[in-house]
Amino acid sequence: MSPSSRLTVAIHILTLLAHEASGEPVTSEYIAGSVGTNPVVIRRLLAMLRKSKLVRSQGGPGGGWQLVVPARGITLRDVYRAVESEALFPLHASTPNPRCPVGRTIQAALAGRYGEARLALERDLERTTIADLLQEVTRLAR
Amino acid sequence: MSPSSRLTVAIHILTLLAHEASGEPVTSEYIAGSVGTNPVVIRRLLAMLRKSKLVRSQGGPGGGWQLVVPARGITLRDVYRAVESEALFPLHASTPNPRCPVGRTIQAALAGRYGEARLALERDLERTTIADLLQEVTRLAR
DNA sequence: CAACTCGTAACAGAATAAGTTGCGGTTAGC
DNA sequence: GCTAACCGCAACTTATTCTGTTACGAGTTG
Repeated sequence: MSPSSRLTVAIHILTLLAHEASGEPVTSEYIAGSVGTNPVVIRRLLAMLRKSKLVRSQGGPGGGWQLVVPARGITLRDVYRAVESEALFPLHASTPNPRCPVGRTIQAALAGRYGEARLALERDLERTTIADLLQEVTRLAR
Repeated sequence: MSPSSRLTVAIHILTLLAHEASGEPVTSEYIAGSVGTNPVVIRRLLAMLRKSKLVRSQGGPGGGWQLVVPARGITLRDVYRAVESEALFPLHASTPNPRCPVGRTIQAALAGRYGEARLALERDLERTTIADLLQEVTRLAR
């Protein structure tokens, strides 16, 4: 799996928004300063999070980003679904041989197993909320 | 996660070896014919599976590959560990800002959660063996 | 010794991710 | 209305990874 760090950065963003939840919107440039990257990278991820109705944006001076859902109501599974659309385990790059009994059927057999594995992963991610992480982060930063 | 199809192909290989378990070694070229790829790709994966003591190879005419462990004793977790060494969810590409309370601690907070998520995934993969898949494949191919 | 098979390095091409620049659109406040 | 501060988004570059391919040496069988 050549996963990406999208999930990590998205969680970072949401935790930061929960941390700075003073009512004031937070700019993508400020978030980028905490993450250590370019504001456009942050805005790309925020756009995905907005599509899942987790955050909202506002333009103009004093604008920026805010949580729509309270941190206690956002699980890591929500974030995972918002930013990782691809399959957990991709099937073959090239089609297996349809004249081989194994090649002809292995993908169908694997699809079900992979689906269960993804569910198991998501069930675990569901156990943690952004509020949990914020609490852990403030404990560690003390 | 930019995962790869390594797990899928490795499972395919092992299922095929279990299917052709007539005592005769199976060549990487034959396996490649079932998977639909190049023999070198197959040998690369087989080398990883051998490192985990799941298969053995033999050179020369009549040579090829065989299972070392019976199909009932190989779980998808074993295969996963053999071929997917990287982290399930990578951390930040660039280091977060150490002067930010969130940036300074988020990676430590996430490491534990990611570890649990990986365990949950592996526990699920452990439920299925190559023998299970072979049975499913022969049922589908009927 | 001849055919066969693995072992592995080296390279090419494609896909993906991360980072960057640029610019248009919108908003707040003077 | 003008200006400054933001977002929105397309386009491009660069780095990395994955897949596929060629090539060739080493070992084995008969």
